[in-house]
Amino acid sequence: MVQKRQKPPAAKSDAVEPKRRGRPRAYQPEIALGKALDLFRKDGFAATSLDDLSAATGMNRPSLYGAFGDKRELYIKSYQRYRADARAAMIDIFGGQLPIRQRLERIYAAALDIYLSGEAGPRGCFTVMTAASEAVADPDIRKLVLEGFSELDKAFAACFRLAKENGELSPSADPQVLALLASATIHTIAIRARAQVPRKELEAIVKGAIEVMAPANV
Amino acid sequence: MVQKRQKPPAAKSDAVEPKRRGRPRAYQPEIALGKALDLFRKDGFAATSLDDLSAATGMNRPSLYGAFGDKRELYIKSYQRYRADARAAMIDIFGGQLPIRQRLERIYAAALDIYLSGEAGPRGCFTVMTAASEAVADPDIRKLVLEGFSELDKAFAACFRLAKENGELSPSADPQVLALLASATIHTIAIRARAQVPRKELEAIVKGAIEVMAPANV
DNA sequence: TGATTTTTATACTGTTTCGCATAATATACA
DNA sequence: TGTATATTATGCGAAACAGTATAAAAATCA
Repeated sequence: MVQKRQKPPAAKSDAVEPKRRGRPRAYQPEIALGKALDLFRKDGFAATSLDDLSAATGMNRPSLYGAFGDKRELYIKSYQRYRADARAAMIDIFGGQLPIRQRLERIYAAALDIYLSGEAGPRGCFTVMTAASEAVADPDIRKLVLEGFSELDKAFAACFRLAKENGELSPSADPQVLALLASATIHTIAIRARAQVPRKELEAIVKGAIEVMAPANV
Repeated sequence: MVQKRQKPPAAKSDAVEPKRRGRPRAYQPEIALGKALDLFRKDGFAATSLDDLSAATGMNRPSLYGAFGDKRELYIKSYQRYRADARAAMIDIFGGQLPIRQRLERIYAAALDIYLSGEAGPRGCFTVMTAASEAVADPDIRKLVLEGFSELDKAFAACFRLAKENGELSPSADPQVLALLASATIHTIAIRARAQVPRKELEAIVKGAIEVMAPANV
């Protein structure tokens, strides 16, 4: 069988642009999605209009629809992007081999970086914000949020299990229970951050929580 | 000086209707405010329209404005009503003399009752929801929310201080730190409740947290 | 009974909202 | 060079929105 046209072997490299057919896009989807995420994090779903999103992304509305679907789909994609970003920022710390106390310190420091960033006030944790708002009435979004909670709970549990095996925790310590307390600490600093509690205070909360979860004197 | 008209001595009793002058109100302010609070707790500020509020309260829009001011003022009054209700539900337990573990159990049970109520899905903690949304951009609302956090932190701290004095806690226990962990536990169950985590799971979180904060064996 | 007062009921205004229809534009392909 | 394709740009349209103006209704007071 004769090949009419040779399809150039798709290079695995990300940088390769596959030469699309019509008028080229005036936007970069990843960047635009990041801008949409910023807006949703700042104002929430209901208070963010498509005009706001259009202005922030530099895409006009038809382009937004073409690229991401309607407002709800864009919200969901923004949330998934947030999760991917947060995971990327955390995975090295969770997967590393630091002593439990240092590891917790690093985790909470990274979390505070995420929650306190934002030019127009601290943006908090998008999972928590979404749980409080859209997750109530929207089953698909709720499922994602529950996944988010579970992912964090499990990551903390793995940390505490490992620490217990290493003799860093009391033999009576329950990794599962400690993991839920660690998540609770995440949630409380996320919420307080959103209400503009200063970083110093949040760090004090973290410090106290670590002292209870993983006391210094074995 | 001659009194033109004698003003009847205002009876102290609440039940006394002071015989108002014009057309009588067709609504009861306290009941209407409760309905507004229900709506705001369900959908949040931005997603609740004045039409919704008008339908829920049975008041038409001009009456709503006359009684409570604009939407923002109504939200603030609803939030203050929520705080008053929550305080009323908790004050006896916080002020009582139960052993610390039983006291914590009662507090969290009462909190779960508040967070899980609601016909159209669990309504969560209005302080947490408001912190996540309106508190960011509105200084007045933010102040109220910070008050709410502080009030709970202090109430927990008083509990743990008393328990320590009674020898119910380890001498090394820090009531302040434990109070913040107790608040964190409140926050995590409030958020998870909103995402429809079942009561059993939330109760398990509470149980584990109590075990860490106030261990059974002194 | 008639005037005053207070609330309710209706409807209006101007703005904002979401989603889409249509036309212009810029590229690849033949 | 002309055609097909994919995107952008403009703007329409119906609905929802917050807030208010105006008139009707229901009470007290004289």
